[in-house]
Amino acid sequence: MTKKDKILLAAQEIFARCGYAGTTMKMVAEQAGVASGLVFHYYDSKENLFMAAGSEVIDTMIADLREKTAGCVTGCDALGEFIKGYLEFTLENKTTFPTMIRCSPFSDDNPDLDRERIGAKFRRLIDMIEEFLNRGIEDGSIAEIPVTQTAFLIYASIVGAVRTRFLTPYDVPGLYDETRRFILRSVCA
Amino acid sequence: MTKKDKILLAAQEIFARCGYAGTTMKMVAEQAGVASGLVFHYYDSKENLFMAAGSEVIDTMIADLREKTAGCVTGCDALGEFIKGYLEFTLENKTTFPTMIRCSPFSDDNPDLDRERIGAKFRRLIDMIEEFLNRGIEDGSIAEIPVTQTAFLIYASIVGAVRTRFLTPYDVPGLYDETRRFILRSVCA
Amino acid sequence: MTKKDKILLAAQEIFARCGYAGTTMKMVAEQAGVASGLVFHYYDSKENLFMAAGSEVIDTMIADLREKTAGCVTGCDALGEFIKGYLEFTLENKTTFPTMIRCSPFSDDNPDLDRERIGAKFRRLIDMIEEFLNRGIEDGSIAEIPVTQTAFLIYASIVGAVRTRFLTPYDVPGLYDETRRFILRSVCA
Amino acid sequence: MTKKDKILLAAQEIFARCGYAGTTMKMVAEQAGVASGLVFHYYDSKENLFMAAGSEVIDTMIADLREKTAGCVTGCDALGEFIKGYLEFTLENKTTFPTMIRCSPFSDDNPDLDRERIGAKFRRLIDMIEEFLNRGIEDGSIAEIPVTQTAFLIYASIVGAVRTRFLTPYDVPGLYDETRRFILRSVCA
DNA sequence: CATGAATGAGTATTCATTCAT
DNA sequence: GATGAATGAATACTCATTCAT
Repeated sequence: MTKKDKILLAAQEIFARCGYAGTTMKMVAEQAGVASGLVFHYYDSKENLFMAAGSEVIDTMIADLREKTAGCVTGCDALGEFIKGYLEFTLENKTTFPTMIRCSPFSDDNPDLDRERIGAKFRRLIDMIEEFLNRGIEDGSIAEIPVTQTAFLIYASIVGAVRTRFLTPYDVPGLYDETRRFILRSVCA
Repeated sequence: MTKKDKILLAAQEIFARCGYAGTTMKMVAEQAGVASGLVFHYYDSKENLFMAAGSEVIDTMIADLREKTAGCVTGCDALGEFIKGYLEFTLENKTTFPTMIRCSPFSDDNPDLDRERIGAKFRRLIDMIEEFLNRGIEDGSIAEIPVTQTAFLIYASIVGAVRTRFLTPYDVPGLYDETRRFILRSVCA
Repeated sequence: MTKKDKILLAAQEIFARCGYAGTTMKMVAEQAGVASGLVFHYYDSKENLFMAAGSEVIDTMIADLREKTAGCVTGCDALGEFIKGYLEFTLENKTTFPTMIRCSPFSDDNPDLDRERIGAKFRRLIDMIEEFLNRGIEDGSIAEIPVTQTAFLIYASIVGAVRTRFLTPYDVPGLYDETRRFILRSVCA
Repeated sequence: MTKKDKILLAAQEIFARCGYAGTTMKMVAEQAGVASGLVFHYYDSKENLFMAAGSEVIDTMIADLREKTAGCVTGCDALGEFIKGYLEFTLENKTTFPTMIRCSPFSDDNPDLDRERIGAKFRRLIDMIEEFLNRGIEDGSIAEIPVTQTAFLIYASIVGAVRTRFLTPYDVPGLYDETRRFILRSVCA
């Protein structure tokens, strides 16, 4: 693992734990075991490091979800796998995933951040959902519903569930399993 | 309007627009038209001011929702009114409502903030949903579903929809209307 | 003497001794005996403090020179008094005067500084020389020479002599006295 | 052109444009098209590079002026050629000459720099003027004036004119031509 | 109650310099 | 000779908080 990679990983963990404002470049450097100057050498600025850290997580997730939903036959199946895969991913990346929450367009962390760029990446996740909905309407596994709004609402539900789990003090056992059922009940034929 | 009230309103607007970290006490003082010392005189610290600003919004909302759902007969009706009322409230308080987003337990703004206190208040909103679900299961307007998890998921969906609307660069016309349908489809008998 | 004034005086002394880049805001604060934050409270930024420090010196000098040249009859007399007064002023303000050198448009200290604003103030000194030259040409005490260029050259000579004295390691006794003679010999009828 | 020479030339251009403090070793390396380490390999430190860059300019200038004044008969002629040659040199080396301004003993750029060494070189320029004055007094082309002080004042005038031209926002057409006349009028018999 | 002067710890960022390859 | 990764001290600037008036 190069020092550059160590810095990115450290950033993902610290941003995940402390948020954008709560993270200092010194914390990242220390966690990565490098001099603070090296962080700037590779990533120029705090904002840029944040974006790089978030982008890497989301790229990994998108690749993961493409793979997991590749073999599904019906649109409803694919949607179910998508939801399952998304939630699984958050659990498999407990320490770094919250960085993706924080740099997502749904975040309230830093209103000044440039969300256009990262917003485009997130849009690809919602496009996947739309695609599954369309396929499901054609193959009869999904009811006739407005596709775009529903895609956003499905993603909104997932986001809400993930936030409940990761950020909230509430302990709700079985929340993730129920999330899939909650959504599918609403859209499947 | 007393100076104390002016400060609270200013805080709600600035926190809403700039986030916790992005807000300075000087900004609040200027917006309220008072000296910065007075902000501390009344609210002791930034964190405390933030909590006071958020609490006031949520108290107002809870009172509003109690009233709006008071006359509903079935559990499903009450739930529908709750969702509608919640979303309406966000639109009627565009400039101050984001402060509630930011100080909610679902926020990723500042992980160090003490959300226990305000978390309890938010719990009352979820309890309302649980209450409607139970009532609906009894009166037959709601399907047999796990009440607690579903209450959290309904709230998660609402939170997700509100975030899409308030924080996201995406423009999704009809999202709010569809939110109610999306949820009711999933839980009503 | 208010703390604000103490900061300005400290700035004039430190900028004079250490130059723009060699001066730190901490040095100024310490010399003034105040907390570093107060320097920013009153003067916003290093560049702004530098301009304020320089402006105060030049304003004082201009007022001083107006007074000293007020009673002169011929243009040649006034010019001689101007040169004498200018050079005297540098000696009477040994510790602060170099700040004016450094923030003058003739300075090579900081190429990024906004010289337009301060350039306008220095122009008033050159305008005074032009005025004396014109008066002298009329009253016959000054030869027929191109006024603008000569005014700039007279000021250039003064600047060069002052730099020799204040910045250079060379020790040239009698340089200041000879400066007046050198210039007057060139322009007086 | 060796890489060592490329670095020196790059340094002369960047120091000329950005000043000592405003220049970074990275800027020099980039302009020269070499790795930053190589700059240190050849020139050890920033201060040393600055001195080397300045020395090279002044050596070139001195050689140039010796040649240009070689054939002059009277002291006054030689002085006139010196002034003309000096000013011409600044125009023929517009992009690199300001480095000489900045590392001259007349500079206000960085008071901490060791200007003793380079001060000695500049002294040779003033010695040339003295030599011409002495010759002129002997051959009757120059008036009886104190030689040392006048030599310094002539150089001061030239420095002042050059600064006006290179650093100042003022546009004074014909300034350089008038400079020679201004000086010669003062000293020639 | 109200002001705003004053404090000082904290932060992102820069940059000369070193050194292993 | 030549590279550029790596270091860490230094600096301008911010801001919550205190307190005399």
